[in-house]
Amino acid sequence: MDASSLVDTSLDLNPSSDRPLPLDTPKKEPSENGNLIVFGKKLSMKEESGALVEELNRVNEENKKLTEMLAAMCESYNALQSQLTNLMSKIPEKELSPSKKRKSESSNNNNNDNYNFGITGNSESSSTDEDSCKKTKEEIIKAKVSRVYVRTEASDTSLVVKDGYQWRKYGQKVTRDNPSPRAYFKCSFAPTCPVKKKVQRSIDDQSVVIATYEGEHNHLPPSQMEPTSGSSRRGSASLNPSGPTMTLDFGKTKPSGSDVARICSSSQPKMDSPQVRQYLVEQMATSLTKDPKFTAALAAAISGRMFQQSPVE
DNA sequence: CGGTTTTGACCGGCGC
DNA sequence: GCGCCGGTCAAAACCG
Repeated sequence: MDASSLVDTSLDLNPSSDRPLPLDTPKKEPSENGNLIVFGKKLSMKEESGALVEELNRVNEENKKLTEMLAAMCESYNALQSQLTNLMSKIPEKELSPSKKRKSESSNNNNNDNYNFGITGNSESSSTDEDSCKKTKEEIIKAKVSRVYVRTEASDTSLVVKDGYQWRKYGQKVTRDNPSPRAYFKCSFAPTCPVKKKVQRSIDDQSVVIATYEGEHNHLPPSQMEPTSGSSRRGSASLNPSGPTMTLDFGKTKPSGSDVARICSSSQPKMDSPQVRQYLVEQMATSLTKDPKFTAALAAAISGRMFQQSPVE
């Protein structure tokens, strides 16, 4: 609920705290640094190549572990997804009537502590079955709503939430309950794609953008984040295998002081508390993800992996 | 020149 | 019925 969720949801790269993570081997770090430093000095070729081989082995090992992690992630993702579809099929389509627009919206943001990643899908199911029978079922199914909170630069006035899909803006409105304008987007990747998206700044935190997705894409994602040019706009990136969008927020490289305060004050202000450690890891991860080369390589690795492992189904 | 964004007009639902 | 409000349309402007 607190710092841990902030870290977990923002990026899966970091070693999660509850699993004994093979990757987390701090003892090896000094030796690595040592290698690098020694590397600068004059060394005999033998020593140098030995160090390199050792390094290579270590990296290989790490790679293997990362692969395992990824496999585990994929597995749990698949499990989760099947669970979700299971659940969805169980619930008769009385999820939420599309015409229930007035009120709600921003009034019940239920002050999430971490804005990084909040999906509020298929909110309350309150209407009676008779009501839902009136409406055409397809319409109701179409109205799958998921809400995504994305942190962006406060100065960034463009309501652009990069989620891998291609959107065409078709309108903008200033709504009553929020002075910042709301932008309306349609998925323009496929002409028949019914998905729409509304994007609006949060009323109580201008650095947070709320993106509301309606419907499901009836096409595949454009591509797995092509590695060309590394010019994916800063702000956010996402993995979107299918279905409702997940948005990861890499936007803030340096968490504002309040973030640190939140983390530190959550329970133990000690320097080596797990929260701080996680925070550090997060920082490292975010700085890594800032590097376009790294993200491109990671994307390539992940997509390759996913295609390798996908035959489950 | 084709696709996207902007922006005022328009439409339909809802409350009074 | 009327006015308010959110959502959408579409013409013009903009951009690569």
